[in-house]
Formats: sequence, structure tokens, C-alpha cells
Amino acid sequence: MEKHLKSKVTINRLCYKGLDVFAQKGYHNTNLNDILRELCLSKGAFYHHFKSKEDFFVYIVQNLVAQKIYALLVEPLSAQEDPLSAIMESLDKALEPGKSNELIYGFMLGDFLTELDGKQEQISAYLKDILQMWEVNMIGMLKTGKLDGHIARHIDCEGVAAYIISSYLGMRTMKMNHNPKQAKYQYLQQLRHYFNSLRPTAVRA
Amino acid sequence: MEKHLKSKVTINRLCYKGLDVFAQKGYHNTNLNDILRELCLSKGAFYHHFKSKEDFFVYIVQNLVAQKIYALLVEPLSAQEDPLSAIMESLDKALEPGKSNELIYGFMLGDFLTELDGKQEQISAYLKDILQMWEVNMIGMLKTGKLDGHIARHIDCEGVAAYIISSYLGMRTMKMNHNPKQAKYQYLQQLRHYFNSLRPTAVRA
DNA sequence: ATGGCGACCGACCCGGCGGTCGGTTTAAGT
DNA sequence: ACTTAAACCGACCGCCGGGTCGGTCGCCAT
Repeated sequence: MEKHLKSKVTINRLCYKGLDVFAQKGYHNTNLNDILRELCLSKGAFYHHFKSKEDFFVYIVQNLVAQKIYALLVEPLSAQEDPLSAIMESLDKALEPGKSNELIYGFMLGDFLTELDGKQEQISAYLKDILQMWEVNMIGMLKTGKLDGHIARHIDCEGVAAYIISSYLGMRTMKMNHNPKQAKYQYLQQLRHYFNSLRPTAVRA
Repeated sequence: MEKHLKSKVTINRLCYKGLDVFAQKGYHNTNLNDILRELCLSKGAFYHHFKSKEDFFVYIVQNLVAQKIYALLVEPLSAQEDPLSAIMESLDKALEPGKSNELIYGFMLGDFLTELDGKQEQISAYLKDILQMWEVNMIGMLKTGKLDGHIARHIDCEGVAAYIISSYLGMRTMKMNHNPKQAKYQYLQQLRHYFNSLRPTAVRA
């Protein structure tokens, strides 16, 4: 039974380190040797647990990334009655300069998609699935929010969700070097302006 | 003198095809052989004109991409007195499903940056320069627009510019597969809402 | 103890691709 | 006409990195 445990530990070490390196360098730029050297593991160990580099990556995406996205960005949307406040708060939290510095899960989704779309359709399908999970959930919340009077009736919820996610993903590309603190503040500030334009009282423009 | 001309023609063919392939497949995924085969040129021809793949790429970015960005997204900002209308119109035009289908120059800037940042600092510096040219220009226009009463006085122009560009870049990542017509419409619609929240009359929210 | 199997090792293979280099063609100068 | 150098050719190199494979070690069941 200790065998089984050791296996799990190794797989976990591989995945977390893999996520780290993939997030930093992208899929193609990452080579297994580097990961393995840092973990003091061999090629054999890797290919004992994973079928290929692609298999490895997909495993990471479907487990670590998807879970984190859900916990950070999807699930919190149901916490409040007002969807715009809920979105605001979830993004605020998601942009908190986290523990393992710079591992902002929403961002890397966009990065991977950008890199792999076109080529590697297989993989990007999984990535798109995750993004879509986020999107449809947000749309749903916006729609109920509209019924509850938190959002003006003429607003296109699909468009709003797409716009929010777009700005969130694009922010990473823009503000990579700058200090994250200020970038976050600026971003949330503008988002707040935008949200105000969606409120029922702010109709007529 | 015909020699010189022929050289220019070859360089042009290489660059346009290169831009095309780079935009589709990204920097690392693109290999020179493919480009050369399609153009019926040899390795020798390529390395006669360019020092390396990186040199080639930078040349394309600094010439074709930078010029196009300027013509499409920077220069039009000065065309109107109201910066928000000018930005709106420039993005509208930039998103027009263009001639050589799918060659949306603003997008590929973001794509390249996403792929190359971290690794390839050299190249991404050039990319960032172009983005920044766009950004500072937009900020300038917003500030004069504020003085002219087109924008509310409490608005943070830097934040607005960053937010606009972010949403523009991020939109590509999100809406890659969907029909561009609808995506464009949705995007511009939301941008309009956002812009309304920046107007002086729309203050108080 | 012993057989077996799962975890792991690391030398090796091999294809792809960036880059090189000696050679050939062709246009331009004299 | 002869030279010169440019544009261009394409076989070749060498490295890098994903993937393979025969082998070792040690836990566990019988």
C-alpha cells in the first residue's frame, strides 16, 4: 500500500511543478528534462506515469487548473444575490497576489489558449471547455440578476459575460511587467464604471 | 538595378508569408522550411537576406505589424475631437472582417506577447514598445478629451486606456471560434455602455 | 525465500528544425 | 567578352527534446 502512496506523491510533484513551469514558459517552450531535473526524477519515472507530454499537460489542466478556476471564479458567483457584486468580488479575490506568487489561474487559461489554438486542437478543446464553464455560469447569474432587478432589462447578458472575461484575460497580456497591485486597482476601478452602466438606475445613455 | 529590385521582391514575399504563418501558428510553431517551401525558395535565399529566424521575426514586427497598428489604431485617434468616439470608430474599423481574412493586427500583437514573454525578452521588448505606443497615444487623447469636456473629470485616463486595450486583446482569446460578426457587435455594444459611464453627464452612479 | 510487480533509472534513439557552406546562376559594370 | 558580386540553391551539420527500452531496486503477498 505504500507503493501506491509513493506513486501518488510523485504524480503530484510532477503536476505541481509542471503547472508552474508550463504557466511560466508556455507549452512548447517547456521541456520535460528541465522539470525532471528539478524534481530529481528520470525520464522513466515520467513515462511510467504519463503517456506523453500532451497527456501530462491535459491531466494538469483538467485537474489543477479546472478546479482552481471553479473554486475561484465560478463557485463564488452564487454567493451573493447581486451578480455584479459577486463578479466584482470574485475577480478581486482572484487577482490577490497569491501565495505561490504569480500563479493566477484565470490568466494561464488564456495564455494556453492563445498559444495552442489552431495547432493542438485536442488540447485547446479542453481549455475552451473550462472557459465556457465560467462563461455560461456567469451568463446564468447575470440573467437571474436581471430578473431580480440588479441589471437593466435591455442589457445583453451574453455580451456582458464575454466582455468581462475578455477584459480579464487581456489584462494579463497588457500588464505583465507592471506592479500587479496598481494594475489590479486600475482594472477593478474601470470594471466598476462599466458595471454602473449596466444598473437599472443608470439606464438611459 | 534589377538585382536590387528582385531582392526587395523576395524579401517582401518572405515577410508577408512569414507574417501570415507566424500569425496563424505562433513563433515557435512556425518553421522556416514550411514558409520556404510555399514560396519555392531555399534555405540559402532566406539566410542571404536575414541573419536568423529571430531577426526575420523582428523585422516583420517592426515593419508590417507596427505600421499596421499605427495606421489602424493610433493615427485614427486624432481624427475626431471626441476621443471616445474616435476610439470606438477605430476599433470598429479594425475589427472589420478584412481582406486577407483573419489578419487582425492588434490581436496578433497580444498573441505574440503572450507566447514570448518570459522567454525571448529581446523580441517581446519590441512588441511591448508597439503596444505602449498605442497606449500612450490613447491616454493622451483621453486627457485632452477630458479638458474638452468629453470625459468626466474624475476619470483615470491611464486606467481607461489599459482597460480598453485589455478588453480588445482578450476578446480574441475568448471568441476565436465564434462568428466574428456577432463577436464584434457584442464587443462594441458593451464598449459603448462602458464609454457612457465615462461621460460627464453620466457621472453619478 | 522467493517470485512478482510496480516505481524508477538513464543511456539511447530519432525526427525536426535552425543554421552553414561550397557551389551555381544571373545581372550589372567596364 | 570578362569579371565581379549579388541572389539563390540544397545537401549537410548538430543540437535539442520527446519518446523508448532493458534493466535495477524494493515492497509485498504467498
